Amino acid sequence: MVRTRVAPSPTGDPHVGTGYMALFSYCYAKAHGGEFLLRIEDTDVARSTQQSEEVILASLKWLGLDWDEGPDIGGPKGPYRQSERLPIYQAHVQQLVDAGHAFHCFCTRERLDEMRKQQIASGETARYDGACAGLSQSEVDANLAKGLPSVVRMKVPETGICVIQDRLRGDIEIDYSQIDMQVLQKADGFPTYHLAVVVDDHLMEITHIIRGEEWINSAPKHQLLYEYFGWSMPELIHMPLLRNPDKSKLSKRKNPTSIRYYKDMGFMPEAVVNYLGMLGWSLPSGEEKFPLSDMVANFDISRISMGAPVFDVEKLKWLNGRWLRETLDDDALADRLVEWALNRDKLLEIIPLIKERVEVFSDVAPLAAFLLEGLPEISVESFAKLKTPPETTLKILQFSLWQLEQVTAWQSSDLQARLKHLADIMDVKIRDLLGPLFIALSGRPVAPPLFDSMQVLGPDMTRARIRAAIEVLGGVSKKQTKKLDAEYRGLGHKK
RNA sequence: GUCCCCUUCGUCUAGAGGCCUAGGACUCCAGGUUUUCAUCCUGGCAACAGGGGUUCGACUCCCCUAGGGGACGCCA
Repeated sequence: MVRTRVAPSPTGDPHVGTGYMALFSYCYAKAHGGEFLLRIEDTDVARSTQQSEEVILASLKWLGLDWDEGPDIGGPKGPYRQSERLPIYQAHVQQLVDAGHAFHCFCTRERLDEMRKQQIASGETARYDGACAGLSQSEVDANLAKGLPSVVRMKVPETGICVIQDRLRGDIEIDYSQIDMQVLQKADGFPTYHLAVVVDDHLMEITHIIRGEEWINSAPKHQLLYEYFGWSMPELIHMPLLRNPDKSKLSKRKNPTSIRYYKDMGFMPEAVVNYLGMLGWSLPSGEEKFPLSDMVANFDISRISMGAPVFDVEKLKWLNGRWLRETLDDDALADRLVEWALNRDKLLEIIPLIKERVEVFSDVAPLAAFLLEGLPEISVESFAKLKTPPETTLKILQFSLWQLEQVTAWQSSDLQARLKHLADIMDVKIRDLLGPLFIALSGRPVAPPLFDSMQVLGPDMTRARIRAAIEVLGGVSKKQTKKLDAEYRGLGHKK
């Protein structure tokens, strides 16, 4: 029985890259009559949120990638949320320590930072130097008794070559000297990804791991753990990474990466999933428009091309246009539009914002238009009337964006508090701070109250519009970003 | 810096040694249909990174170089 999984970390927006890996995992399983499961990798306590998990699940469902087992529906191999499996990991870590495959490490972060700096400076691969690997049992016991904070690291052979087999790339050889003595259990008792993924994939009987190319370098660690435990290794399939138009790894700075953004923009899920399938894979017939069911029916892993594809929104738009025109009759399109935004619930969100400004019904459309738009058409001139000088305008937009990226609840009142705080620490009037945002978000000189509008627009659309505005104003270079970032951090400390 | 992966039009891709005068799609340009726009139709621009091999024959196989990307966290 083929079993695949997608294992997102609930630490942010539902990323299209997650959808991409989920799609290929789904297709592989279904094409072999197997099962596809969803596991939540929330071992990073500080960054994982319930909110994020919910949005990720909803987004994958929106794409039509249904799982057979998962945290929401359960299954025979649960729980499917790693934070609920702690005793399992701790027992396995103990097993490795007892067998001498892992050891306690008491090194401080300062020492580790210093060590890595020196290694990189002298041209070596940065990795743990093994200081604590040689500690005697009595020393370890003494340290533990004293309550010194510690982690558990895996042992790695000092010499030799590790060969990992990738279904798409064949054998990949990595020298053991390149592999770090990875931390398996953090000081807080939680496992790291590397330990949890191996234990869970085995216990959940995953047969094929489909994941991004970024994981190739840590595959030897995983393979080693499988060997230590005496388990057989699932087949590895490393997919190419999605990229920005400038060829770097797809990132929200340069491209909308949240699945929710595409939903809010009014893309059809069929088109989005079709487009993801078209990146790196093709139907033998060459037909570019295909439903998920056709992809499953024709799925052949050897048809995956390994060059990392650029995520091209233009082509996605074209594809969506085809889906809309060719598969929706007028009746179905009407249903879709209602489902998307033209519904009573949405109207009830919008009406409070515009009611006082409306005299006749026909005033509604122009007033509310910006709440249903994609990216408003703005130019440098749009910002010309502001009191703030251009440089400050740009700074306000960038700082606001950073501030808004921290917001998880996305309520009007929270947004207001955030931006008020920003205005305070920047020492500018709130109305001057809001000016640039007003234009970025509405594209108009007048519009309903900003915070309420932001709430209606939602986090993805709000951030996308601010990013677009920053681009319109010439963008922020890497160098500028660094400078602004320093200034931004400085602000926080003054107050 | 060290290691790993990748490399066909600007972009997504077809191509499993002769079928390649390298095909399709997006974008762009030109023309047609359309009261406008869009759709639709027709046509056009545009690529095998470079150099060595192997072979009767390389886009396809091997090596080197270059370029791009990724990894090097008590993040995943």
